[in-house]
Amino acid sequence: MPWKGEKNPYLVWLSEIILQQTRVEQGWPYFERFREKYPKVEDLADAPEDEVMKLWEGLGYYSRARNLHFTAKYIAKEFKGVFPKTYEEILSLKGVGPYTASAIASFAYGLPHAVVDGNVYRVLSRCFGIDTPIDSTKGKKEFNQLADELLNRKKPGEYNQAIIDFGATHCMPKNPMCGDCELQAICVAFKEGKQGVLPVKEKKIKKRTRYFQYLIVESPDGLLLHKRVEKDIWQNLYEFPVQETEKILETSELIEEDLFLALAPGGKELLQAVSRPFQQMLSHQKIIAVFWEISLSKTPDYDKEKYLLVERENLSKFAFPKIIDRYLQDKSLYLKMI
DNA sequence: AAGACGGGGTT
DNA sequence: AACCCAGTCTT
Repeated sequence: MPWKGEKNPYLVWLSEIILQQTRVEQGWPYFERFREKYPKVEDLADAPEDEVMKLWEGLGYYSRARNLHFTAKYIAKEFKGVFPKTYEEILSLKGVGPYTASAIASFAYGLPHAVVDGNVYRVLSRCFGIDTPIDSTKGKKEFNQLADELLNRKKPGEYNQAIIDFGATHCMPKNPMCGDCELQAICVAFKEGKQGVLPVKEKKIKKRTRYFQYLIVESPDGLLLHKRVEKDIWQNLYEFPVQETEKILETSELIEEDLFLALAPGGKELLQAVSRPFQQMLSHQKIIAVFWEISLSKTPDYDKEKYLLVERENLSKFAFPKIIDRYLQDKSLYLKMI
């Protein structure tokens, strides 16, 4: 990894936040861009939030970016830019949980705290043949205690790095490399052929489907955007004016919707084109979005609290959810005249 | 204790 | 389509 052996707590923190629930290959370029743009925690603290969100655009789990920015400001102000040095203080930072606190404490300061992430759960459950569900309170306790017992207290950072690397490159979820494994002789899962069932997870998530009707309201002055501030997905990202519906709509149904009535009082003749349905899977939701293009000769009377008027060439300055980014990327290919 | 929160790669 | 990823926060 590019940051292996990194001792700068700010950079360790930054990389660990980026890598939460994120593969190294996906997070790496983001880490490089953040490190380049914000070399020190004060640089991040001084940045406008929209800029941070834009840099995070496409990485997902956007609360990480909001908490990252919040914590940078907190460290800059309350700690004069000096990263806290005790496990308890690190753990108290917003966006930093047990895993990240242990990672920072051990990598940056050599403190004896064992990391327990997805890799560690996998390695330990297989090696010791533990079938306690890793997403249960009992399982978390059990694995944390075991990890703590196993930790090399002389070199906690190296130990933590090693077990994570081993899980990521050798003891993988599917088709682990058991034939070429140092732990074959002691691995319970190998002995009993349980690699495929360990680790055990008990909860499975169910997805709900949501339908978003996006209105691309364009006038000579620009087009309307909305910042998602409500407690929902994509908080603090931007989007077009949206109406959520129970299903995919026909044109005749769209023009009856409140949002359309409010922003396109001229009626359906203003409708220029409609996109194909775009689809995106989130961790708990399936999103289906349709984009309706509305062309106005004059900007409508819109709610200034809710929407902002943006010129077309400034669109790229805003951070959008992936599904909107995809629409913007190939919109010319999919728009259909009405 | 359970649910919510993104996006992408692998199988 | 299901699973998983260098997890955390809210309810």
